[in-house]
Amino acid sequence: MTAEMARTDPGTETTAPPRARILKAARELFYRYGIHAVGVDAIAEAADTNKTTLYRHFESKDQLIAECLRELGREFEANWVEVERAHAGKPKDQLLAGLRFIAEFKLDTRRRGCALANAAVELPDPDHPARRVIEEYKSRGRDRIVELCRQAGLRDPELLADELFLLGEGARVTIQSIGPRGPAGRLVEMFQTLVAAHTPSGC
Amino acid sequence: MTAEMARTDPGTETTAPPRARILKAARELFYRYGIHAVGVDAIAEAADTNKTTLYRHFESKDQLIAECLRELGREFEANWVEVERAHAGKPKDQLLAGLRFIAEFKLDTRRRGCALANAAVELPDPDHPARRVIEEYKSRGRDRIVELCRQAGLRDPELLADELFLLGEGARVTIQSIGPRGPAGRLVEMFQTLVAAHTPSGC
DNA sequence: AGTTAGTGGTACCGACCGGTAACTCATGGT
DNA sequence: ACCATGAGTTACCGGTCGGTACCACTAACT
Repeated sequence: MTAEMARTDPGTETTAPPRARILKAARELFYRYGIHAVGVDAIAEAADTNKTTLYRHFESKDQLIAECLRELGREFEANWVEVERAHAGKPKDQLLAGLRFIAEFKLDTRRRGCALANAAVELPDPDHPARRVIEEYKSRGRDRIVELCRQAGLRDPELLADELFLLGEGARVTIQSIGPRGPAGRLVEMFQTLVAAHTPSGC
Repeated sequence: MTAEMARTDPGTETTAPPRARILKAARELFYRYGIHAVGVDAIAEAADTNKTTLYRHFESKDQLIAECLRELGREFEANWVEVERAHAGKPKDQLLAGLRFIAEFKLDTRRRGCALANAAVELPDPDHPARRVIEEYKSRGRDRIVELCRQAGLRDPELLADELFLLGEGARVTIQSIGPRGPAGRLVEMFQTLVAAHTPSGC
């Protein structure tokens, strides 16, 4: 019953379980080539398994897509709370560090922008299971910035947060058409000047 | 030889020529459902014609995609120069009117953001014929804003232009995940405050 | 030993994909 | 009357799509 939980010690993990391999492969391929451009056969092959096993863990490709985005959202949130914890008690530092984290993590790794936003483009159907995931995490990300701006005592916290949020989103999408040396390269600079412009005269 | 040019008088145009109908249908379907999600059969049917005629005018689906984006870019530029002409000689008014035009034209019509940016997401292959079109028009759009900021005598024209550009792009993509009542709703407001912040004390 | 669960392999399904061939029909210019 | 042009119709091609059926295998627990 609980015997499987004893398998959590690292070092024994020669190969990841198929479900994890499939998710990893799917995320990678979806991100690089686009969701519609990647077939389930390619995912299964990249995960060193086959379609049968894939469909034993995910009831459809659409559900697999949704699960990929859910996992991505969880990871992103985990990173974010870690950044917040590193600057506990100082909301402004939390905000700036979080923004820098966004600028680096999302822009530097690859040139394809935010996977959640990309998925939103490829999945216009409002009934698609992945859409709930996308909207949830994007809304949560925006709310978090609003709250941080408010806690930091900045003027016009909502407007500022929206500006910061839109700048980040714009950078992610601009990278794909103009490239990382375009406007997006100055993202951190923009963040800082914008926050400074909303900082009360006290400090 | 030049007889075909005499057919330009309006009123006789009962039905648009097939090529125009195909382009219109393709643009509509690509925008609504995504490029990969729309087949050539659907395009031909929506254009009240058939695949054979489609392939007489476009050598492949990829070329049709590229031509759609080219047409869209031309229309956008035409609208832009019209805005510029309406405020000739006053660069700052040109800039503000252009920004308002972007905010309205691109955000209000439908909820799917910028078609060029969406296409960039769906076509990661750098060799795709449509990528040249996308990068060209996006770069040109950004350069135009930079030039206008400079002509308007605003401080830090390049940085300001990049911020404005990113805000616009961010709004286009955010609409798809959070909706038009989210951050994007305040786009015009953001534009104005940002321009004001870069306006020299003279005015 | 026996059983059970989970994994892998192969073949297959119907549907649809982008793209083509062959043919008909309505023009319209000469 | 002629023929060239372009549009429409039907049928088809090979390939790939998401998804499934069936069977062989291995490991773990009893």
